[in-house]
Amino acid sequence: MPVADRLSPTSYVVLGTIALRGPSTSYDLKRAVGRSIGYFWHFPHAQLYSEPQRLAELGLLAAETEAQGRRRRTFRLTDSGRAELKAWLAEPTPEHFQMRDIAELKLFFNEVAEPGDVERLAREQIAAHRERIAVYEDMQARYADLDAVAKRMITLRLGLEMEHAALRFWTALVDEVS
Amino acid sequence: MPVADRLSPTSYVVLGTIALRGPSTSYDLKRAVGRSIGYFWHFPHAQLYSEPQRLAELGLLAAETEAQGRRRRTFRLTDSGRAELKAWLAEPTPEHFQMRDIAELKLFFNEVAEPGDVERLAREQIAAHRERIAVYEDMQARYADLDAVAKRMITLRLGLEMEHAALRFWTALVDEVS
DNA sequence: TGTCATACCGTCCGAAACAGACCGTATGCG
DNA sequence: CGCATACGGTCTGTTTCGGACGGTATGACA
Repeated sequence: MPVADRLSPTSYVVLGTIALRGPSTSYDLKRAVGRSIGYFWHFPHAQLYSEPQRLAELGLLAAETEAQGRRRRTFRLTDSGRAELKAWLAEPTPEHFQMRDIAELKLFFNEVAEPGDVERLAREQIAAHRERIAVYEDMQARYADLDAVAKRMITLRLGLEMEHAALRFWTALVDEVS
Repeated sequence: MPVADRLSPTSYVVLGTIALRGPSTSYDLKRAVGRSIGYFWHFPHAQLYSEPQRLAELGLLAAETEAQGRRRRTFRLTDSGRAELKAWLAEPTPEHFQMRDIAELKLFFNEVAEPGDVERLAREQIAAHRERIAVYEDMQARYADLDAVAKRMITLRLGLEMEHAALRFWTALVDEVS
């Protein structure tokens, strides 16, 4: 079985992050992911401890145990790790967009569950809309912070785009209904 | 432990769908979900067989076994099931927007991994962009179908919105880079 | 100087979710 | 009749998920 078959998106997040930031401990990864990809894609941190191990066994990472103090391992990319990452980046992406948004789920059931009750529906929409705005403003606040640090983080920009799109959508829907 | 603590988003998908469509078998759910929420939120169908069971044990659904033919169970909402659903719909939504998009992950690592290599980056972007368009057109095609059947499915419209937003984003990025 | 609080760093575990192989049963059709 | 295809459902092994838990530095403050 080729190595690539044993790799998940999480694996590539680890490989990619180490490629970006150089040799890292699991804790480094945890923080790095939390400040970048974590904004739109949640990883339980436990995975960032187990996954590098797995990747090391597959020969894609090399572990160096630091002698001093706490036992912690620094992982760096091996050549085959880098090759694997490059191959993945080069190949076309068959998977397709997925998102999970609880607020939307609620809206969906609200909308169709009681189609006659327009009054109530409108109120629900508006509430959802308000929430969206809050989320979005919260995100913008975080942006201001981050902008100072890393100007062109496309990940975050896309996230913001998506929030905007969702916001516009809810707004239009509220107008339509009210 | 309150019942609500034992419920996941999947649970509410089941409850909500049954609320919408009336008493349903697991297979009904499978089809209904496939044609609505499934477009942007993937559920392995096996869950739509096990989850109603669990909900029945929690007293939120009632199961009726049909005597004739294949053994299949029809589930309907109990009063407490409906109450639970309503409570969930009414409460504010703390969770926050999440999405998983492999293409974006790739872009992210490409962008930052080799910041000097603009030429190559541009090519990668454009390829990603092309792919986006394909995905989006595919989605539009499906829409045309669906529109005839269910005109105002906000779920699908939002999905389309999101695809548009992503598309615009990649396009802008390509322009910026080239 | 002790002790307390608060990061920091990491492990572990039970419960879900996940992917998808697999398996019967109808139904149509050449 | 023989075959293909859709229908309806089960089962299993693996990952992921959340989050509780437990140590260890560090600094603040009495």
